Amino acid sequence: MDDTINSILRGCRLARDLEHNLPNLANQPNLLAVSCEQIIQVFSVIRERLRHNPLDAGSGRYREMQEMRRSEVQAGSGSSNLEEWLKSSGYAQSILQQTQCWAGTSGARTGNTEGPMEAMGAVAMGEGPFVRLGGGGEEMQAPDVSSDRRRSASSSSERTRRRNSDAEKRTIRVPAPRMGNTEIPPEDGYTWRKYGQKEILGSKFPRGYYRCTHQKLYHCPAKKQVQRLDNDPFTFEVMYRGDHTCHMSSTAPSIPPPPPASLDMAPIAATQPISASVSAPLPRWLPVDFGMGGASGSRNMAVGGSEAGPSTSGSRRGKEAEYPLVADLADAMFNSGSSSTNSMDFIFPSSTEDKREEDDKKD
DNA sequence: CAGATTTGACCTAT
DNA sequence: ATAGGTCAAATCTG
Repeated sequence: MDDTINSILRGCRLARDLEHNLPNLANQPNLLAVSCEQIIQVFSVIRERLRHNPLDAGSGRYREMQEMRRSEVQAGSGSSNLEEWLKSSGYAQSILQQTQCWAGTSGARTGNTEGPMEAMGAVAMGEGPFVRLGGGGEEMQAPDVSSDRRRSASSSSERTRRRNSDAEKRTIRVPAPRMGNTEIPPEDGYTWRKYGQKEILGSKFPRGYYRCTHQKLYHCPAKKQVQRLDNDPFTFEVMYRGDHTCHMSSTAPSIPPPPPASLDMAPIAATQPISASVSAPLPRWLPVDFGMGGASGSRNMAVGGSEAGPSTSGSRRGKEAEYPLVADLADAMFNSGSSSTNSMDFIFPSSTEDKREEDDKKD
């Protein structure tokens, strides 16, 4: 059993090494991929081993670790290496975001999500409305010819535009890249479609309104608002509303895992230019290839250039991207309760699944 | 051509 | 009355 513990420690070491080398590896996707793969392999082996041979709490090494942990807690740092890595690296933020969303529809995915947002580094905000700071210069534009058409279109309809103020809101702050295209709103692992943008009174920056790309297909109610902070243009305030039902719902058609992968990597994002759009699954610095599916790695992730706030233009994709989720990756690493017989299958969905996804979309 | 973004108008909560 | 949220036609892009 000590063998297994050693393996776990080795995996943790690998993860820690990866963390330390991240700044250097950020521009070397291949090396990153190799490192990730190593870590995945180590933990996969461990998981298999644990399935057939659960940890014996009485074993020497296990007890040793418990002792270690206890002393850590006493010393004020109650986190394991891996936890620490997750927390410090910013993975946790996005993972948590995701699990938070998932929690609403199903707890099956990650099992337990521990700790509140704050504990993971994200700044959870209150649910109340934002403070209004007095008026700001708004620019009014002369109405154009199209206004007539619009008026007639909406006056006849009896659509209900109810502001779901009672819907659950989760607000977090995410650092924006300080270099490169800083217009890009934070990547959070989901695919969003922008449906509006508005100048907000007292705010220098417009607020972007996004809804889940799958809203129509799966009636996914998830929405988010992205706005730069007035006093810190390098920070986005992202308010999420509604839970994603587009991936776990048992009523939904056979669908792929949650689109895209959330590699928020806040600390990195703050220093590395990322070119991923809102809906891009992964930042460019990590075009995970892993030697699978080859061609997908070359998907174009052009940066959208828009003067008006956090736009996502340039994110046009014919279909959703199929990069593996890092959250999923973490999930696969830690969630030994997965029903999948092969964790790697989960991390790297087979091409047949991709195909099914396409088929589903055709319907 | 399909799907995403833009943007002025409309609707609703406050 | 007004600010904020949403709609939807026009436009853009691959």
